Amino acid sequence: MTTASPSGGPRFRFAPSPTGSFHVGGARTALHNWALARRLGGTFVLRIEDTDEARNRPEWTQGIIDALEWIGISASDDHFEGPHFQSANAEGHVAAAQRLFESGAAYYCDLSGQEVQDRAKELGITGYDGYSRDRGLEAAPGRVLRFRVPEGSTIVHDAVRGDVNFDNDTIEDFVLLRGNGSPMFLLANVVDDIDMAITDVVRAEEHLPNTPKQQMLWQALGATPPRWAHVPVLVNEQRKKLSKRRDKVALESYRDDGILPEAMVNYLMTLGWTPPGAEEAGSEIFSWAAMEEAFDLSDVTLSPAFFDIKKLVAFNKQYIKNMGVEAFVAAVDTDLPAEWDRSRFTAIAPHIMERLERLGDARELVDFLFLEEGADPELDHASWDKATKPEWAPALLRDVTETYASLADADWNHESLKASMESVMANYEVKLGKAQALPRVAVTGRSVGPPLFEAMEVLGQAETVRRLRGAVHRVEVPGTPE
RNA sequence: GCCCCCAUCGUCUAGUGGCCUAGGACACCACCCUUUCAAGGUGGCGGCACGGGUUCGAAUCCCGUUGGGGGUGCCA
Repeated sequence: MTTASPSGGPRFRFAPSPTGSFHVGGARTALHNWALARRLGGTFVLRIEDTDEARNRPEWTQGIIDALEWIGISASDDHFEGPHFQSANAEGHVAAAQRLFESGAAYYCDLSGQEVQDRAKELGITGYDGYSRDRGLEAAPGRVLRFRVPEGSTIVHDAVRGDVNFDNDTIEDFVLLRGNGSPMFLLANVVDDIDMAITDVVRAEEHLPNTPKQQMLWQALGATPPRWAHVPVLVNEQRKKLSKRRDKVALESYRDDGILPEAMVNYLMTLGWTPPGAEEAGSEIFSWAAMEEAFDLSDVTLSPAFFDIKKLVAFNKQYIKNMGVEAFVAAVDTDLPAEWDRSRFTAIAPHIMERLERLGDARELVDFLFLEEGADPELDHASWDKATKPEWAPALLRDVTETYASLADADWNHESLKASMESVMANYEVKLGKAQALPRVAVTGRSVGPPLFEAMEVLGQAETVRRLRGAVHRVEVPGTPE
């Protein structure tokens, strides 16, 4: 197994257990580890914690790698190492346990879970009381190996929270090997970290209570414990830890919703951390390069942060607006029907980019431009009723229609379309905002959408005029089916 | 129950004893701009959980209370 970074830099690790989806909280700690590994010239080790065989599937691993790739943690980057699999080191885990037993740091116990509970109840305590500590039991089926927690106290030096002191009296002699001989997570985790020469463990705060146990294990195994860092958990609106059951936590689901990875990364990184000097910037939008350079564990906030989708979407909107037409068209491509004319879409793209919260919203905003020959857009009746209401509206519509119909080919562009509209509306003494309302509904079917003249330019004269004439007919002949 | 962590606008945060009349961002509201909707501009609303100390001076330090969170498995 690998033991050091080629560069000799610090070794971080990200150790997810493979389950169906990739948790946004996991994404955040992965990002923290990644930023640090790269900035410090170290290594990001990916280790799949696949010990719990019952709930694992091989394809989950690929899911993790894909998700990491999506947020910019590339397996082909020099700072990336792995994936390693915890299951591959099962022998090492057991061997370590054996060493612990031989050195007296661990001992066997034949009490069942139920018996431990009964004893605790009888003694009026909680947990395991150390019943078998000095009974000198040997290994045997059904017996668990427990760690002999030493006297005293354990201080965890944490890079985000400072020193945390645990009184060893409050830590029971925890299980290392199950009755069937298989290693527990805590043991496997530590053994792997030691074997992989991990120097820095950066993970979510929920692991903090486990840390003194792990630190004792490192020491009992003759290794120097890593630097620890526990970042606060992400919570939902009820301030509870984000849970798979109740909350939308799958990174993939945000990707499918049309959240840009850059927006997700920016949001996740600035959740509980602000780059120094950010206030002067007046914005919370930062490039990965800037965040990677500035990220430091000592600047991470101490309290749990609410994962606010509204703010995520706000970030996303910013990123879509600024992404560049070409990249935008490429990004939405898979959301668009295959038969849509891409060059036509590219023409309207600049006008919709600053109106989108999510990539997926693009389609319905411009669908009226991609109907079959001679088909009318679906009409929003409320908008139609409202737009036809003013007395001058039908007449203005008729005039605009005929003006547009008589426009020369060369003049079919948004400037002259606007100018023509303006000269017509002057006769009715209405402003452009109102004048464009009915033509808009006539052409797009709705009252909101991309800028009208630009849209009509893209739609083309023949189709635009056809739709306008249809609308003229509809207002003039009451009862015409819409 | 026990252990551990935490506590600034609705949310994410800046703030490490005087620059704080507490700053920014998101959200919300108003106005301006405007080709609808957006975007953009300007302004507004809104917070140091509470009580004691320490100090000339406390959002910042200490203690307590309250509140929230995490953990407490032969899960990971």
